[in-house]
Amino acid sequence: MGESGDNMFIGQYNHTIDSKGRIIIPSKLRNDLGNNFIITRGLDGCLFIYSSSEWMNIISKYKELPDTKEKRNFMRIFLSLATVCEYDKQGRINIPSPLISYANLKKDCVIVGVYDRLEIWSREDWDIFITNNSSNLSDTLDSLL
Amino acid sequence: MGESGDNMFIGQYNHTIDSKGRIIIPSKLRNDLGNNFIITRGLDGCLFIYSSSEWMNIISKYKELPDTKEKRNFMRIFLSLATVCEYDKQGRINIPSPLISYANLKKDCVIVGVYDRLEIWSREDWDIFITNNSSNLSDTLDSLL
DNA sequence: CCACTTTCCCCCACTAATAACCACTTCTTA
DNA sequence: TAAGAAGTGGTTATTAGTGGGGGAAAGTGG
Repeated sequence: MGESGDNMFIGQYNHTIDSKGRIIIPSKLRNDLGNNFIITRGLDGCLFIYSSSEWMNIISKYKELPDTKEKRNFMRIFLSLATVCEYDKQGRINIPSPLISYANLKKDCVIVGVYDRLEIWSREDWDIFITNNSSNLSDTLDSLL
Repeated sequence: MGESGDNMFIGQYNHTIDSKGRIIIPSKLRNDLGNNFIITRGLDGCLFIYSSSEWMNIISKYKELPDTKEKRNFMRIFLSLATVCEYDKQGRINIPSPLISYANLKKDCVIVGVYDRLEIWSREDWDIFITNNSSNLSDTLDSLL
C-alpha cells in the first residue's frame, strides 16, 4: 500500500484550519492520497480532494461529452477552481481563499472519506447536513435501490 | 481457516471496554475476521464489524449507482462513520468515540456473531433487546416466513 | 528598475492523541 | 492442580496535530 491506487477513503476527522488557510490531512489518509493531488470546489457546499490518478479518470469522462454550452460552463468553474496541492513538512495543505469562502470554512472543519475522494466541510455545515439526513438514512437507502 | 473468507460468525461473548475505548475481539473470532476489518455504526443501536472482503461486497453494490444527490448524501454518512481497525498485541481494537457514544457503550459489552458480521452491544441494551424479543421468538419467525 | 507589500514556506516549539509495552488476573485444558 | 492461553488495566514512549515567527519569493506601484 502507499501508492494512490484503488484505495477507499472512509471515516470522519475533525481538524482545524488556521488563519493562514492551512489544514492537516490526517496521517491515515496521506499514504492513500499520494503526494500529488487536486483540491477543487465540490458539490453540496464542500470541497473535493482527488488523488491525481482519480482526477484524471474524472476529467477524461467529461472530455468525451459533446461540446455544449452547459459543458463549457461546468468545465470552466470546475477547472478554474482546481488547484494542485502539496503537503508542507507537517502534512498540511494550503487551501486557496476562493475555496475557503465557497465552503464557508471557519476554524473547525470536518474531513470526510467518501470512497474515491476526500471532502472538506465546515463543522457547522456538516452538523446541519447530518441533522437533516441521518434520521432517514434507511429511507434514503430504500429510495436509492 | 484464518483468511477472512466466507466464515459464519455465531455466539455471544461478554467482555469489557476500558477507559481508552479498547475492547478485545474474542480469540475464537480473530482468525475468521482476519487482520483488516471495518467497524461502523450499525442498526438498532449497536455497532457492526465486517471483514474487509465482506465490506467490499457491501460497498460495491452502492458504487454502481448513478451519481445523484441522494447517493452522495447516503455515501457520505455511511462511509464517514466507518473506520479501519487493527488489533493491538493483546488482540484488542480501538473503538472511535463517536461510535462509543452512539452505541451507548459503558464498561460491560456484548459481542455477538450474526452470520457475516459481528455486533457490539452495551450489556444494558442487549439485555433489554433479549427481554423484549425472546418471549415471542416463534411469532417473529412465523411472521418472517 | 527599484522599493515596498504581500503571500507563501520552512522551521521550531508545544500539546494532544495514539500506539507500544508490561504486569497482572482470570479462564481453559490437560 | 499446574501450565499455558486469554483477557484486563495502567504507564510510558512515540507520533500526530496546532500555532506562531521569520525569511525567501513573488506581486504591485511608483
